[in-house]
Amino acid sequence: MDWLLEAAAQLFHEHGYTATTTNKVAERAGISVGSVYQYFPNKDALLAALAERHLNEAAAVALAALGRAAAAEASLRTVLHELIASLVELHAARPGLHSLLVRYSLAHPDVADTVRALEGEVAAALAVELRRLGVGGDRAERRALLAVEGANAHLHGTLLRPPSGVARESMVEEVVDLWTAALSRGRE
Amino acid sequence: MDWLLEAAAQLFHEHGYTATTTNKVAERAGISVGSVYQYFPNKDALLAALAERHLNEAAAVALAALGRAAAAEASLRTVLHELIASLVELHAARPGLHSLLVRYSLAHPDVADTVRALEGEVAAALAVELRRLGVGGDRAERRALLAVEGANAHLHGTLLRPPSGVARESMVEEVVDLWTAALSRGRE
DNA sequence: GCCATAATATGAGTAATATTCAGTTTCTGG
DNA sequence: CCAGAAACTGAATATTACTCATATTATGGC
Repeated sequence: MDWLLEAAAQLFHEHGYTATTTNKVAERAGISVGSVYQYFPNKDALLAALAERHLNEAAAVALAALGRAAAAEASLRTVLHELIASLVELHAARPGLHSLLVRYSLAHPDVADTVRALEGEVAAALAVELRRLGVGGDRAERRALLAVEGANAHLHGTLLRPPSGVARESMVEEVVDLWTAALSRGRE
Repeated sequence: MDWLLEAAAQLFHEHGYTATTTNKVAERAGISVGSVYQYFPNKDALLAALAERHLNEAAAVALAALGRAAAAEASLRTVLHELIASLVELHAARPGLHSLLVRYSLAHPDVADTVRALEGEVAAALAVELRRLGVGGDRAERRALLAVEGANAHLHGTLLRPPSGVARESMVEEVVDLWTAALSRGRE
């Protein structure tokens, strides 16, 4: 059903969610409306599936980045740079769509649960790195969770639409600096 | 038209946006559907107006908090605590509705512009405080903007729904600690 | 190959609901 | 008291998510 989700993604990206009719999705996918409803119970489910797909992809990218950094025994700054830069790269493709999906995540209870679960996973992996680097103390978990949540906002906000006159790359550096400082506390 | 927006807000909060019909809004407000459309061009505009109202309120609360902190020549930690605690208080009232509105903000271009403008205003006021405290160096503006963006995510995420077993008040402390550390860099 | 049965696809039709507008009531000030 | 403006009304219309009776295609046993 990936082709069907892809058709929906294109239209949501081009015209927004409400302006996209289920008939248009069917047409773009080259099937009939009836068939769309064979795969997904309703229009909302298309968005939910798309959101879940994106979230899983993002989590996988994040965990892979953390894995690489861990293997290289990288510094905190490098860990965070690897993490953030790889997510920026993933999102640069279709920023509007990704923002739509993230936004939707907050709305749909099921998807919200997925978000929490995946943010938790990534935060847990980040906490392991913090411990390895002797940072964060006994609250490494909470701090990692706040970092994942906050950096995610930066990702979908300032990093995808940098203030005019500022290069994205320089914003990435700024964000990495910020989180390095925020997490460096508690090096006892 | 505040009574009309209030009726819409109640129903959006109780049943969600799509499940709320324009006829129900009219009924709750004690007028006819036709009259609703005299005040707002379409259903979407109700949500947009509600979002703008909430955003303006939040920005006002934030600026007032910063004003108080400035008058008291408070420390960075106190400035941030004042700021975050006052926004948490504002949001604790109807968290579901506020999340709905924030979500919508990202979708509707006009509202998104308002978000950027207001975030910019609050960030500018925060940057003034950072300068007063000799913090942030020549990038005080950018750092303030990232702080506003990130703390906003914490506000609507972890702070409104703390991890199970963690009191909201203790999460507020954690978030304040985090941003204090993040912004303390560059005390040259 | 041929048939029976299952699986999948179709798209006009139905239901729900956002929006309109011709007619009505209420206000305003002269 | 009245003419005209302004605001209100809700049945009628338009849009669109969703259904389902019918048709097409796939499968496997002989």
